Amino acid sequence: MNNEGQEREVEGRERGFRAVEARPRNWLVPVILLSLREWNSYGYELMERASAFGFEAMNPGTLYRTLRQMEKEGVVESSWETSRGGPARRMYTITDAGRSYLDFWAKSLEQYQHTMDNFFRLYTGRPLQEKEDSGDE
Amino acid sequence: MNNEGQEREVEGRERGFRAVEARPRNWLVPVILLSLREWNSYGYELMERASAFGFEAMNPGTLYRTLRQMEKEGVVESSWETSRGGPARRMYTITDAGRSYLDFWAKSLEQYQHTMDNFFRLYTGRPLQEKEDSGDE
DNA sequence: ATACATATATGTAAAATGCACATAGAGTAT
DNA sequence: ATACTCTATGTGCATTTTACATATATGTAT
Repeated sequence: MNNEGQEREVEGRERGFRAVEARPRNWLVPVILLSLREWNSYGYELMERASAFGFEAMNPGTLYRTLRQMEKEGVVESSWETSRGGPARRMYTITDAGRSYLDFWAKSLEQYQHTMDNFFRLYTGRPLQEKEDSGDE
Repeated sequence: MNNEGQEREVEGRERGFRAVEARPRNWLVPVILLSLREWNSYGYELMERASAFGFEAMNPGTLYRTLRQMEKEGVVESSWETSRGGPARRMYTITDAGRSYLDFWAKSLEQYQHTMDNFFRLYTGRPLQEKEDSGDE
């Protein structure tokens, strides 16, 4: 039944390693902004869309709190939608500042992708190819 | 002297946005493990190598604390090196568990890269290509 | 009434991280 | 000698982020 000594699994979880969160902090922010750039939406719906971006068991609290924070920062705006049956929805719209912020995020993520490429190049045994990096901002 | 109205910069920083950290939490861990897989090293030296991986102004405290934590978790081992002049160095070696953990990290990062690819596909206007997943919406 | 799905929100604790500061050996200049 | 600097390792504290549990309210079905 149990294959003793057969701990061939390199999975890590089985070895008592801490779980790894390979997403950046506030990853939810660009995901929400991208969603809202496509069409206006509200928390409950955005939760489902976020699942497609690596938030498997999305916690409602985290999402709603993030949305309110984003509104404080002026990257989204909201208004209550009560015109239909059921509990009211807080409908969110992306602002111009939000679009800029999304662009800003995209640039950072792109740069991080290059860094990860370097990581994998070393990891798989190929040498690092440090570009001349003229774009020093 | 000051070009009024000329705020063409879409950089974000200038608009009062919060800075974006596009790296995952504990990103330092796989970076250290990868470095140690190449050759044994110590904190002060690892600090310089980490700079190449997006830790511009590496904080010593963060690095040393991370190293001690990693030793507690058994992914690295250390011993004092006092055979030379200057202050003693704590030399670090990667363990077998450390190699496994690095592999584990690599898998997670690879998966996150796919997620980011999806993000950029949407961001640049091309459709999402979800594996086979009959999208319910 | 009770249960359930929808919808939004807060309280608290843990974890990660930046920043400031502390300690100490060794070499060099005065 | 002692002062200064570079190397080298660490701790304390505050802030931010996040997970988890819990609270509230509306409408529909039974």
